[in-house]
Amino acid sequence: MRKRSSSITIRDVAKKAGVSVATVSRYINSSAPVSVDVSDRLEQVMTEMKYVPHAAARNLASRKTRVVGLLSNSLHNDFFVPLLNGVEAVVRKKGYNLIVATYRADIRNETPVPVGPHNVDGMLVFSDGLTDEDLVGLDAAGFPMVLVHRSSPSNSTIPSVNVENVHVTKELIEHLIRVHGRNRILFLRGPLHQEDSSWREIGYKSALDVNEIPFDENLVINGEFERDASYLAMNEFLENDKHLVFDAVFTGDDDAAIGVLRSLHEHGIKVPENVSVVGFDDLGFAQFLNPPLTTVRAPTEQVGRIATEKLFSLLDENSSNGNSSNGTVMLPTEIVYRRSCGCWA
Amino acid sequence: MRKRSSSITIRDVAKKAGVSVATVSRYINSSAPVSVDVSDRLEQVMTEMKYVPHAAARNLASRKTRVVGLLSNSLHNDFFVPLLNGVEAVVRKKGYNLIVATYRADIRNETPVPVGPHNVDGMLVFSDGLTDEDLVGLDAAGFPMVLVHRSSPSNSTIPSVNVENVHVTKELIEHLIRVHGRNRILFLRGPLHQEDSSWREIGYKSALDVNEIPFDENLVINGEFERDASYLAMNEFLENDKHLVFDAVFTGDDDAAIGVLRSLHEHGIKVPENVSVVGFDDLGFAQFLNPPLTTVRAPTEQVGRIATEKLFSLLDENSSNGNSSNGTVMLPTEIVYRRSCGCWA
DNA sequence: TGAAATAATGTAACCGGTTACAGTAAACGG
DNA sequence: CCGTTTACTGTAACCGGTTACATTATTTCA
Repeated sequence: MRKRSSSITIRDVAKKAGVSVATVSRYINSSAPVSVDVSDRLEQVMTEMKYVPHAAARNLASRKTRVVGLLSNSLHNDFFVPLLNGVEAVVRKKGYNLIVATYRADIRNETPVPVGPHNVDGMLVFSDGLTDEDLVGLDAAGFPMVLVHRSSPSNSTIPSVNVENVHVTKELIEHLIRVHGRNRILFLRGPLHQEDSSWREIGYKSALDVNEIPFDENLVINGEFERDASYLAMNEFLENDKHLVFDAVFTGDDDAAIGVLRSLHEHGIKVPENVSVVGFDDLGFAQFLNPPLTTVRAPTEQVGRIATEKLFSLLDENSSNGNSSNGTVMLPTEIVYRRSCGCWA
Repeated sequence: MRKRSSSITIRDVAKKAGVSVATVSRYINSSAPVSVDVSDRLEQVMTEMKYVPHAAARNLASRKTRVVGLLSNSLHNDFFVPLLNGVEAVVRKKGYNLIVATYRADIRNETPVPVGPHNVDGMLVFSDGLTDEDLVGLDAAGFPMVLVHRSSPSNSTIPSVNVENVHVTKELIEHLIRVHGRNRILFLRGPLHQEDSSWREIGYKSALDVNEIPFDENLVINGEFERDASYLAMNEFLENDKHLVFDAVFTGDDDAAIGVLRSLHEHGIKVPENVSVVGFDDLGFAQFLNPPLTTVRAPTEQVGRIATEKLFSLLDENSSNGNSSNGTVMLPTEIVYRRSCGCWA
């Protein structure tokens, strides 16, 4: 009992309206003028028959999918909500659809990349969702992409949208050092190839350096920018490295801060009395954590919006001719001082 | 300078491997046996030519998109992260793609529903992303759907996955009443047609009723299950309705709780000393809010997973024959007592 | 050993749109 | 008034896969 809904096609509409399929197509896409009476008739017939063009057929013929992809290595971070919102808003406004997919470039498994030229008209690549090699290949093939929180491989010039990490992190760490007298500052780095994490590490080291605090490799652990991983990492550190004194934690991002705060709390360590804790992103909940989290405000939704607009301008270029809109955008960030670092204590 | 990447087609592969296109197709889909030597040859040729089947062509011919949709009225809630994760994990495992789209059924604008039979093989409809009428129509047309946090319209039997709202809310409110002696409990309801909100309101009223506390319409305001909206609503309440005493707030969900806590804080109202605050969902940050939030633990990621699995079993049914997997799933919830209600004070 | 089943492959007709090309009629320009 | 645009429309060849049907070679089995 096959449920072939035997959907109505453009030819059905054409027949019923007494015109050719070409005319119907032209009317739908307003790709050429159609006389008013025919337009009216088509309008009526189409609603009457509840005609909806078949996307696949359209895609095949027009070589466009009207879909863009968002490829990320993970979706486990509240960070993703504002980003997704920024992206989705623009995509919707353009009448496109959005495919959200995950792919871990580091685990080069046998599974193919879920989104690409065969699938979407262009895509946003978040962080290390794809290897440099893949990126260069796709770019060379003329596939429109915009990188988010990641910069272009050196051998190509894929546009990207990032936030400022280094200076602000340096400033943040220096705040801990100079204002709160901290000098044993734990750093939870993010995923291995995550660029933000690298930049933040550079800012961290730079701050230590300027203040003549020796860098201690033992004070760097892996938090993965994740709540749970950070919780575990922090626990492990507290239990296995009891001899290592520390007086502050830069959690890498706000999501990780939650895990850190929890671990510290469970070990009876007071924040900020015993140790200062600072994060990054200023997610919505940051100001209501216990204690309110000192962090860096990053315009994440804006990042999503701008990146997506950039992608669409690439798509437009492709179909017309101009070639602007290249290059990198780096959005400013700023520190938000709250109680967790020791301020307002 | 058109950049026609003139991708290689199945015929190119067939020619190079010295077989027919049908054989190539059969090999790709393993839809029919292919001799080992041909298989090997194809394998080699395909990687050599970097052949990737064109999705649209495939979709058109096979009448399958290998894509499922997730339709929601909004993505502005941290609640969305675990849900999306649950959904995405299953979708990826199945080798499908996921289109995430928003659509507000209440604003029946001229824009068509972004996902549907023309687009995807099936979809998850979250909350009030679609009107009953639309749902019934699509269901009647045999389009596979699973509802999430919403129950089926009475005149059809679309499977759905929900969480238990009524009893747990009643229990939560009774806790405020009996344990903490609260009896003027503010309720922030969610979006107008949001079903969770309705159920929670029923639970709320039921608790009042059992404890012989008169229901006061003035103590119900609109929080929209959103951080910002709740913040504003709470502010407005505090400023315009000064004469209305209250000693507790049920914020509707955790995201709204953030806004409420902020507003109360800014007005110098102490939680839980002056008023108790309780939420719903137990999002990751809930236990680290200030104060830690008493809330209801809802298995949101599991909801996403189960709903998606249900959807796939519908898809499987459609192509084969069996018809099971109908009906509603209601997942259990439980209260997590923390400080914001007054416990552990 | 001959008939029937099975394995492996090829040919070509779809799937449902878009669009190049061609044609007709009306409007325009000098 | 006639050549040239302009407005509108139709025919049919694609787009790149899938698959029904046909064909041949090889087993299987009575």
